[in-house]
Amino acid sequence: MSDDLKFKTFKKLVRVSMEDMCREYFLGNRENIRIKKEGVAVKNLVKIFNAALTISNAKGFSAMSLRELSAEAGLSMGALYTYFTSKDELLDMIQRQGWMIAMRVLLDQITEIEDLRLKLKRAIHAHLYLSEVMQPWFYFSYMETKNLAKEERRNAIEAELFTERIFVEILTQGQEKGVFRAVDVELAGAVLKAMLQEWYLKRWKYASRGINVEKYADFLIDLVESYVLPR
Amino acid sequence: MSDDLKFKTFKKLVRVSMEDMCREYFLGNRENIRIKKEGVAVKNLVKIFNAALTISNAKGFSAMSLRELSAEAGLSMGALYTYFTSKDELLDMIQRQGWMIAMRVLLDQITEIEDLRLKLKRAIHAHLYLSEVMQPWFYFSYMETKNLAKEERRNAIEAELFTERIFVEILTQGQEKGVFRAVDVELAGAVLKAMLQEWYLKRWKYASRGINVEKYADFLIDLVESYVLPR
DNA sequence: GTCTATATCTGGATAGAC
DNA sequence: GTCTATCCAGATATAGAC
Repeated sequence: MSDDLKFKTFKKLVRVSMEDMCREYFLGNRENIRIKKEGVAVKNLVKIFNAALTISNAKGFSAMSLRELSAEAGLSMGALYTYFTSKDELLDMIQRQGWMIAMRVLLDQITEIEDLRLKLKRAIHAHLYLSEVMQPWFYFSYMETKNLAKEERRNAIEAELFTERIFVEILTQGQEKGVFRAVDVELAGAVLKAMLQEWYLKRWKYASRGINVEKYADFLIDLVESYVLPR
Repeated sequence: MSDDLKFKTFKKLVRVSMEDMCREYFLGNRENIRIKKEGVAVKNLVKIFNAALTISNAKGFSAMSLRELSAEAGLSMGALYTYFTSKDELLDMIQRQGWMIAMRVLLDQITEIEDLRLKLKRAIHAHLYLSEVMQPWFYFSYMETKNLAKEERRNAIEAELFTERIFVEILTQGQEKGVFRAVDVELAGAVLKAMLQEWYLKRWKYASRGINVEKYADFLIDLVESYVLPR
């Protein structure tokens, strides 16, 4: 179908490279970072985030020592601590920055679409493509939620429910307009979310089977539509 | 449908209480445990496993200190070390014991069923009910895989693929007999697995919405059948 | 801004009394 | 079989030189 969002198009459309994300983080958190030169700060933030995501996603954040992080990032312990004041703060930084950008892109992709069948498809595509581009961030967010402090943890749970609600609302509106048939939208939204998460949680599985993100998207849309479209 | 396996029936059928599991562990690992009296050993293993699962599932295994574990279990550090020789061994113990029992029960529930539509339903029911009864074990296994040593890690990945294959085989055989229509069985098995895992990974969500395991099972079976049954 | 060196503490593990 | 006391490796965090 020509209306479908292609992965290539999506990648050109959104700018979510590690450098973009770190620059945005720096500009939004200048007051908390002791380093004042943008060029230096962004360059090092890229190293730090990359290293932290790599190590954490391999063995877990709390099993990652700051010595390890410092070695992987190519910065001394002292230098690390000019970018954050504690290991826990680093955890929050990664979570918050990832979440912020993901939400902005996702909402941006689906607003102003009127046709609800199209909107559902677009939301699925956008979610999958985004989690493909930002896989380490999504994986990290999912796995390290339990290590957050109480306050931040509540935010993370809110985040999970927020994206789920996007899908539930599309389904509900579609039902009202007769585009979709009557199904339990809460459950449908919940398991759809689970299948979207599957993509970034088990990437190794699909990589080894040669299934790329577009193929997964096609399958998912086929499955969901075969359930929600009127018979 | 009268053929459907009910949760109540299932619970009576299988014996997977914490005590059962600990006794089985003790009997199978006598040589590695310094405590020789069955009664004492089982009583303490129950305390240890319960405490370890509770703390780990709240904050992660590597964030759990053995002092914390000793406090929660009501045993001294010294006593703990008569049941395992290192923290990593404790991790393996929990993983292996959980996996062993789960596999036995799951396979037991589906062998000797000929009708493939029924077999698919039974496998979904059995998986969900089992993960309901053994929720802490399933959650732990999922979340702590990355903390395992290389060898044990390979086993865990094998485990994930093994259960997935059960579903893929049912779907394949069903296709050959014309019970199911032609769909991508690998992908279908993979996302079905994801939706089964959803149940024990996000229990808090469904608990707060008043959705019990039978309702979730009904929904899932409806969704899957509407996709795989011939139109 | 970045590094090295170090203070301070916590965690896993064990020895030996009971 | 269980506990207390302790060892020591390795962790976070910081001070101060450059």
